[in-house]
Amino acid sequence: MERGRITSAEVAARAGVSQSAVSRVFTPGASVSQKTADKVRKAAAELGYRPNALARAVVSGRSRIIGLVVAYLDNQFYPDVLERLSNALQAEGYHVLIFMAAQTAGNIDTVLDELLDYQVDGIIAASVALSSDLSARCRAAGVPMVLFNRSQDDPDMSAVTSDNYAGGRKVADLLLAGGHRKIAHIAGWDGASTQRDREAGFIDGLRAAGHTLHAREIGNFMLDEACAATRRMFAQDPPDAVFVANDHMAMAVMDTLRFELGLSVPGDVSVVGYDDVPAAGWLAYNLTTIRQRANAMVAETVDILLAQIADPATPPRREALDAPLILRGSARIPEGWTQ
Amino acid sequence: MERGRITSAEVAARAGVSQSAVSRVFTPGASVSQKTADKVRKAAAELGYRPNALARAVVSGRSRIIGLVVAYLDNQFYPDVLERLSNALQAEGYHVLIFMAAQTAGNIDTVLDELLDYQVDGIIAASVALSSDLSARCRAAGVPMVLFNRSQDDPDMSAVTSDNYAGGRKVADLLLAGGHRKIAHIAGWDGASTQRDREAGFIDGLRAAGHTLHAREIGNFMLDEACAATRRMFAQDPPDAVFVANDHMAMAVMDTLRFELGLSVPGDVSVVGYDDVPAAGWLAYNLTTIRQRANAMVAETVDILLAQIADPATPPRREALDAPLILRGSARIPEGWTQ
DNA sequence: CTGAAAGCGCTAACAG
DNA sequence: CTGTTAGCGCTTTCAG
Repeated sequence: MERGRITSAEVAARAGVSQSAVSRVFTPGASVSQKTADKVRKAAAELGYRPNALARAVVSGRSRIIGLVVAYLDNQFYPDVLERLSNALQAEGYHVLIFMAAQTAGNIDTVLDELLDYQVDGIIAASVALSSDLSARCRAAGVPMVLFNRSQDDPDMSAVTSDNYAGGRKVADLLLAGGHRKIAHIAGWDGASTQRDREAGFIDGLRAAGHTLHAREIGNFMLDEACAATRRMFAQDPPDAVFVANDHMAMAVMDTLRFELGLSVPGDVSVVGYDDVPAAGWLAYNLTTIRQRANAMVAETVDILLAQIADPATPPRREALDAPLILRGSARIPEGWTQ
Repeated sequence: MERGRITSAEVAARAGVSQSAVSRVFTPGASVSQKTADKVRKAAAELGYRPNALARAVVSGRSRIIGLVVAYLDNQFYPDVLERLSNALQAEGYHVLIFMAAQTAGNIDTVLDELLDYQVDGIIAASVALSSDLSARCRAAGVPMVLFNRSQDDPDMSAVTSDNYAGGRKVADLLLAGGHRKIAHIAGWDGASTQRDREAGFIDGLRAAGHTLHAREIGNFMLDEACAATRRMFAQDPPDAVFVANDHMAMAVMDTLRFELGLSVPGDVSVVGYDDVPAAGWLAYNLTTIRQRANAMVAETVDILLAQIADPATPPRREALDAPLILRGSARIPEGWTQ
């Protein structure tokens, strides 16, 4: 039927109005008479016209594209977030241009350039560490950015996380109350703020009760490294409880404990994770964990970003959302605890 | 330092050449003298210039954006695919604009419109059913599209799947060889071509050996429905083996069987899935399954799409990639089987 | 409210 | 190879 693409000029011709009238009809806050609008909409519908988003972006300076940078998608927390983020942004008329950035430093530089090439209206960096140089570039380019699930010392950078410190502390309290005395930690990547904060809260919680960490190994948020860390940790003087820095690794740790080392969870050892990814609730794991409220975090992120897009003068915000303890079956439950 | 955005004209001025010379330097196959190129690159570097991808897209007609439509991200197969797809496309200089399209029919219409608004160079529809009307619209708009993990009768539509029929048949062969005689199926969504093909191969495999399906329930590819289906199925005359239409549901089925119904897998009942998602290999499930070779499927998809972008006359292709059986521990292994 | 006109930043003929 | 000249499709003053 119709060829490739209809332009606003063609619609204007058919409707018997000027091209700019057509533009106005499709521009949210413009003033057009009802009569003109009707004529234009009719012609547009007949022709199958839709405004060209790219041309509009070039001239208006706003693309309604949000760049999302994410490192990995194998940790279920991120697909979950991506889905919610994309939905929330779609609802606001924005769309998500996705960039995978492996942890390797050089790459993220490239990625940022490409993002800026597309004139994105804003950037969400999920769980990637940005050099302060990069954030400066974004600021210079006038593109607002918010860090998701990672924060930075730079007070000019907006960031949304859960209250990782408090979360870590809750885990310590639970384990201590459960009577554990050989409490260990399998860390993620030490470069991540989430790791540092969770661990700091955890250690402080132990210390407040006069205890110290029984053992510590690094899993780098990777499955195979978490398994290896578990083996090393249990080779001698095994702990009776372990706080794993995220659920993703915690599930691998449980598998190693149960099927390789022949230990019972929580009989021989309690395991606690962090995130509350969907799989944490699956009965095979039934993992006790700290919930990062993905929905709330996403809502907050979108809120900050859109506010900053609407008014670049909006001050940056750093939010650390409350993170509840989710009691399940992978850690001994202290007497009398209901929550 | 520099203000918002540098234009090619500013670079041209500083380099002492014409604006089009600058454009040519940044256009892959254009002819410029080494000398001009050097001057331009130098000026560009000093100014921090980068071509505006959107303006380029408007005038050249190619955005280097690929639209990806995906329904859900909670089935681990899709994040995995998305990550690989995004990486493969990035390597070719394309970027992915993502659209979540809940199964609801009306929505996908909107999504397609918005996709087209952004002048995407191509569309990948992962596991979403398109009405033939929609595919016609894409064709009319001259935007190539390939279906991922779903196929359609329309022979003009490119599609990449695994060989679902053969895969289903392999499952039947395995179960039969394992001595099972009460073999059941938990289906996904009957509207999905993958479901129909897998089940057809499975049923034909049973029939070829003179057997029939012991029971059938529908799980619609959703976790809670799969659990409910399992309960119904095992309420009376329970099967001794069940082929679940994908791994995502299969894991929920195993949990229900083991922790709710108190059955042993594979002692009391064998379970086989489809996809070989990462979690299928986790020891808690150790799920026997049919592997969809995500990497190969992605490579094929990208290949088809780019060929069609490069030359719109390229005929559509429909590929059903070989899908190997992955023997693990959730199904009884017949005597003497190595693969 | 509406049309005419001037761009947005860039690519693509076109002569030279 | 290079500069000049047209646009791409659209938004946005600017008169009226």
